Amino acid sequence: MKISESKYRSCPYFLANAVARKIEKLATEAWKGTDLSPSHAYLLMLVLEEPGVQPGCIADQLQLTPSTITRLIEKLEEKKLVMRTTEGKLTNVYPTPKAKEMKAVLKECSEEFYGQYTKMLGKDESRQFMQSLMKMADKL
Amino acid sequence: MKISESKYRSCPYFLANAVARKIEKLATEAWKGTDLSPSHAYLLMLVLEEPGVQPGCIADQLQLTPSTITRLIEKLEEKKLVMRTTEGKLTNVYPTPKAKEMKAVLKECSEEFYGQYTKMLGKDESRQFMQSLMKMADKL
DNA sequence: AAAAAATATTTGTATATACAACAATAACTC
DNA sequence: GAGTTATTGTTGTATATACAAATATTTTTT
Repeated sequence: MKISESKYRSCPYFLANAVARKIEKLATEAWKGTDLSPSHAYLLMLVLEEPGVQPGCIADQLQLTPSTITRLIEKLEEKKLVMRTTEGKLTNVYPTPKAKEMKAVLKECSEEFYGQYTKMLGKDESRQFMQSLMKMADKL
Repeated sequence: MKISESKYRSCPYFLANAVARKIEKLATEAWKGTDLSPSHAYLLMLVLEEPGVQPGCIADQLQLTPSTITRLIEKLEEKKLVMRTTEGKLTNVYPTPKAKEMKAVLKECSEEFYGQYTKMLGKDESRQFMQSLMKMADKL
């Protein structure tokens, strides 16, 4: 059933969730080859771009709570993709050599994802949707 | 941090999730008085409007998977708000008297939610965002 | 300098959701 | 009509995420 045929079509609650889940699926597909979920992949990309970045900063940038970041980092540590060092109350997160080797693949996945997203929505609309989402994220 | 200041501002993955989570919060707040999560509340409203509706149909309308619907119904059954009857492979879900008494309150919460949503985004933009979300949900 | 407040991170616990496998029934085909 | 396929719903299990409380450290206040 297309969502537009549902009685709940005009409910922002289900719409927002449905859209998020569909994008999640698209992203999961794109990053499949890396054996990382999109969240883990983005966190890793962030750490690769800013080695030593702190969990709190990651939380801000990815719009997730600190506790979620801790959990994501734990999993990446298990996979030997990041390392934590703690001094005082601050923690720094660094990519391992293994992670650095993945840089190119991660970028490809990222492009695959954007490509799919743009393809499905159309060039103009995909940009417009992004704008809408950005405005919503800021205003809510 | 506003999401627009993040390096990942232009990533539909995080934007869509961030928007969904913010709307989730808004909705949770609106339905607080009922002791139901927004998903449970919507399911209950649907059952009140279409007594005897089948789980598969609920799944379609709320854009959730059948297994999730089963879990939501289980919880509503525990709270004595719905009842299931099974004949053959089909199941019907009915509201209990207790649920019927809640009808008015549920409607109030629903209006509270839309009100807040519209207030935060502005009248015109909130409608426009809905349109965007609907288009996205259908195209993705 | 001691006490209080603020900050950064982690841990314990709970929730919503999904997927895959299963079970039960109905429909179809030959 | 017996065997196969499709439909409907549930269960077992896994995941991402959040909140609240705990911990550890730094900063501020008095």
